[in-house]
Amino acid sequence: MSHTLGVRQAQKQKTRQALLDAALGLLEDQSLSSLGLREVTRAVGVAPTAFYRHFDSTAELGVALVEEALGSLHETITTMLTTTGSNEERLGRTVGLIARLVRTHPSHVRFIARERHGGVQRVRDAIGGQLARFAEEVAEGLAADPVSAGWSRDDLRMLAWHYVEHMVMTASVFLETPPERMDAAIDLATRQLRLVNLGRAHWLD
Amino acid sequence: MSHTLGVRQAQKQKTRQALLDAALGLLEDQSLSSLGLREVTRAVGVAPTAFYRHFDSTAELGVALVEEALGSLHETITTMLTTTGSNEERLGRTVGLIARLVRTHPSHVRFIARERHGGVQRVRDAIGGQLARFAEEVAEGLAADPVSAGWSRDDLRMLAWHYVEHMVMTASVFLETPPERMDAAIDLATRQLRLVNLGRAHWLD
DNA sequence: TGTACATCAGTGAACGCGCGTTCACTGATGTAC
DNA sequence: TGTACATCAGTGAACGCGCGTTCACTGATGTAC
Repeated sequence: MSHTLGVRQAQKQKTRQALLDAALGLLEDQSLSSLGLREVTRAVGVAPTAFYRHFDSTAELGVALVEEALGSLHETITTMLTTTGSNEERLGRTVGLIARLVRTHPSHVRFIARERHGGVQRVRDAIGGQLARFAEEVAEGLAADPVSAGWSRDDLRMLAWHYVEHMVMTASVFLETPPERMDAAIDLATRQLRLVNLGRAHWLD
Repeated sequence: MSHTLGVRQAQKQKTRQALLDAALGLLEDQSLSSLGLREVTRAVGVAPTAFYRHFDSTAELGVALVEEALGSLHETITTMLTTTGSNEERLGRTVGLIARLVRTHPSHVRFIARERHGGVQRVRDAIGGQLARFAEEVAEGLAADPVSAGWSRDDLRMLAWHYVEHMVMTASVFLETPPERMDAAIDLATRQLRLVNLGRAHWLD
């Protein structure tokens, strides 16, 4: 197996991932701009100086976390786009997928919601850029839908962006919703999406 | 004028306000959870220990900032609710009012967007609670509108909440929009609002 | 109005602590022959 | 396969620094008579 990583490389990757995981955990209760390098290494159990073998600063670690966190969001969006069925069915599944994302990757969702407008510019920019790319993908998906016949590219982008924004917003609401109120929250999000879909259906009237 | 503040009280208020103002300024580039007490007092030009005469901690100062920042948001919402005219007119004025809020109180808008999902729980809760109250007010305003005849209280709350969320989201987008692209951003926000209003018009179909 | 005492917003020195960063190092892994 | 040398992920001591918090204080403002 000539293409497997050497022992050394593999160990380095493992430590790097441990640093990312520990940071993500610590970020449940604080913002990236107050996250300390020593906190992270302490949580992993390595010397503070080991941090520099992987990242220049906690800001750079944050940028790496963006890729990880938005990866799981991207997967969710891709799944949504390939969902078929009636409007009402797709709507329910979409909200269900958001709920699942929040259940399986709560810390990713929290990270995105928190750092999207957070105090570290490079991370804000990285998140904003990725979300804009997602919106472009959604716009392409919408363009392929017969419902969008007659829509201008600009209006499709407007709609796509609204969907992406609403998705992030809904995910962050779900995150703060206690389990017993989750049904009500899902119902609310579903109705909000239905409202937008109604507007979409009558856009060209 | 027996009801004016004594010189001592007046001076204390002035220092307190200076601390709040300085903190708001510093929060342009960082999050509340990394804001230091010494930073704030240094910016004002008082001794670090003077801070304790006004706040127990930067978190408590943050809560005070919530009241200030959401005060200007509340004013904007109140103005929106009293706006009259055709649907399309009100829509344009609403977006215009958001743009004005961002122009006149950018740091308030930034503070709300940043700390709404930020790392300090008490501040998150304070912002969330206030926004929920605003949504209730908007729901009452909507209920008074003839367009809402036949709507359930729950659906009105759903719509009101959507408006409030969209308003905060739009404000934070405007904040990051450079002046030369502001017209396009306003146009986009207007179309998004028009989309929702269309859905609203057909909700009971 | 004048005096004697109380209040209290802001001061400044001092503290212990954890921070980010530097540096020379160690020893396991990788490579050349 | 074995040997000799190179690489480099992680170490641990050391540093200077700014932090939050304590404490006794000062002196202008407030109050009682």
